[in-house]
Amino acid sequence: MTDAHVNPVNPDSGQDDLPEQMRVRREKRDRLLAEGVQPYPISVPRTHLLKDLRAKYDGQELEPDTRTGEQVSVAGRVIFLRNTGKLCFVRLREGDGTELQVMLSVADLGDEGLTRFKQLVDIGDLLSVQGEVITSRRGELSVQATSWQMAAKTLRPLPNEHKPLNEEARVRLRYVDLIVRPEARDMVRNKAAVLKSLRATFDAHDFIEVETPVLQLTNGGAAARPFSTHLNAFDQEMKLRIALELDLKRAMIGGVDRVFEIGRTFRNEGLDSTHAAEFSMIEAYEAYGDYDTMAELFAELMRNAGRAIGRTAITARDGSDIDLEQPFRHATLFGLVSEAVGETVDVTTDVAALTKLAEQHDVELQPGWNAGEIAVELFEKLVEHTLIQPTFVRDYPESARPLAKPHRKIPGLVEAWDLIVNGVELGTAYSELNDPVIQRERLVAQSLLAAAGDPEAMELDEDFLRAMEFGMPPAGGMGMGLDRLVMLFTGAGIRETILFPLLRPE
RNA sequence: GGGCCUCUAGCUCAACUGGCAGAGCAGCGGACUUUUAAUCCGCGGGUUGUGGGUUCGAGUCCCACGGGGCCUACCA
Repeated sequence: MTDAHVNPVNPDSGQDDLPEQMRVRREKRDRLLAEGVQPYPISVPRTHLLKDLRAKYDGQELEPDTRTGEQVSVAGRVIFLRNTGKLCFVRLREGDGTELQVMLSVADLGDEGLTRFKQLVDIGDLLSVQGEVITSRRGELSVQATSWQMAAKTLRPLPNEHKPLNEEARVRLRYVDLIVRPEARDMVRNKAAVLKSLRATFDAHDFIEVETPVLQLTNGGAAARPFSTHLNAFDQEMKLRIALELDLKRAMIGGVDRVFEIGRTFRNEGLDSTHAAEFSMIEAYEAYGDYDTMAELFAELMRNAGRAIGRTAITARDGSDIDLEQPFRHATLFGLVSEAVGETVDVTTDVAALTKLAEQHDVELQPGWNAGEIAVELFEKLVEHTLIQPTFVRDYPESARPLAKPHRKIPGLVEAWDLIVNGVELGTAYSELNDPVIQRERLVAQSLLAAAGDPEAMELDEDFLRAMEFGMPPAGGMGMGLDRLVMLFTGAGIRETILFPLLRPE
């Protein structure tokens, strides 16, 4: 092992081909090793977060040139360097964006020490610095360094701090985006705060969080194209789940009366600014609840999440204000469609009349649609985008929502709502169908579609039907897209709300 | 699926009807003990997404392919 092992100081890594800036940084790494100094030490001194020092001193409004006498060790990424002759300035940044200045003087480090710092440290390096907390002559809170260590040498140059990365680079190099762009850092932390708030709200109402399988034998709970995979142990074709619904209902049948899951679902479909291949879905089921209790819960989940990140007042895409603290509007699907077309439409309006209205309003229909499907299409094309303020759109025709329960008063309708905010569907809920005989009829119909080649149709899940036959309590159920909720709060596109969205290989 | 735009130095962008591929930041060398995208002097850095074609000559024009974006269509 003595002759053959690679010399760590000068490994043959094809350095001649590297861009100059990467070659230079590798050489600095090599020089540290040659000095017997670890460029990637196991640990470095760190007594305070930058945030700790800012919290302690920012409020004190120290005079310029103050010496606090406090000795600290701090660490962070070098995001700014000013190497003057005898006094160097460095700005360190830690993960949440907190920054603190470090000053390195020839008076403390000596000529050689300061020269060595200038020769070895680049923008982007992770650095540990020891020294006294002071303020500079300009009054800026700083650490006056007496010593420093490389915490981790960075081999690639950081992008220009003052020009935003182009959109593709932001997504492909998200880690760099997080270093240089405050909005990217905030998005990660806001999304986490929203998740924490959602869980707290569920918890406050005694909902129990469960985890259910991502790998499924059958495709159910929604109409969407699944991803397929293979389980070697059983030599079994498997699907990635497209919804959480069926397993959560199984849990409720077993007595997990208030149950929710926040989890990834996968849809093998088109990708655009509002659709991702994998996305986080939130579903909740409440035994002995219905679509009205779900509406209350949903509004509370949103309001609390908005409060958690200080975004209960949102500027809508049309410039108007959305105030989540106000009560959400409830309206019926047919009422809204009637308003839009200027004449009364209800569940008894026949296909001919609806088709005529569609023609009058330039809404294209597909042949064979029934009255319910046409009414929903009229709603989606004429009304949905106009609903800026949060609106529960209630009471769908039965054919449009086959897994919801018949309306308690109006024949032909089912108890289901979609919540529309800022012209976009944010979530949906039902009074859940729990008659196993009707459930079987509906699922058999779906499975016949699947057998006939409809790639989005659900397959027959015999285990689910068996579970239903053991009796599912009357229940309300809801679903919400986490990413769309975060998009609403932040105004960002789906690519910004997902930390590492799927991209084509480079 | 249809249409439009885009790809040039590590990053962000220039380069007229085809005529020596440039700037700012970053980097390297030098000056500077209070900078805040410092300033000053000097220097290096390019397979212009890939492949073909037209031309005396292509970053620029044409064709194909690839990446990205926007609009549109479709989508529980």
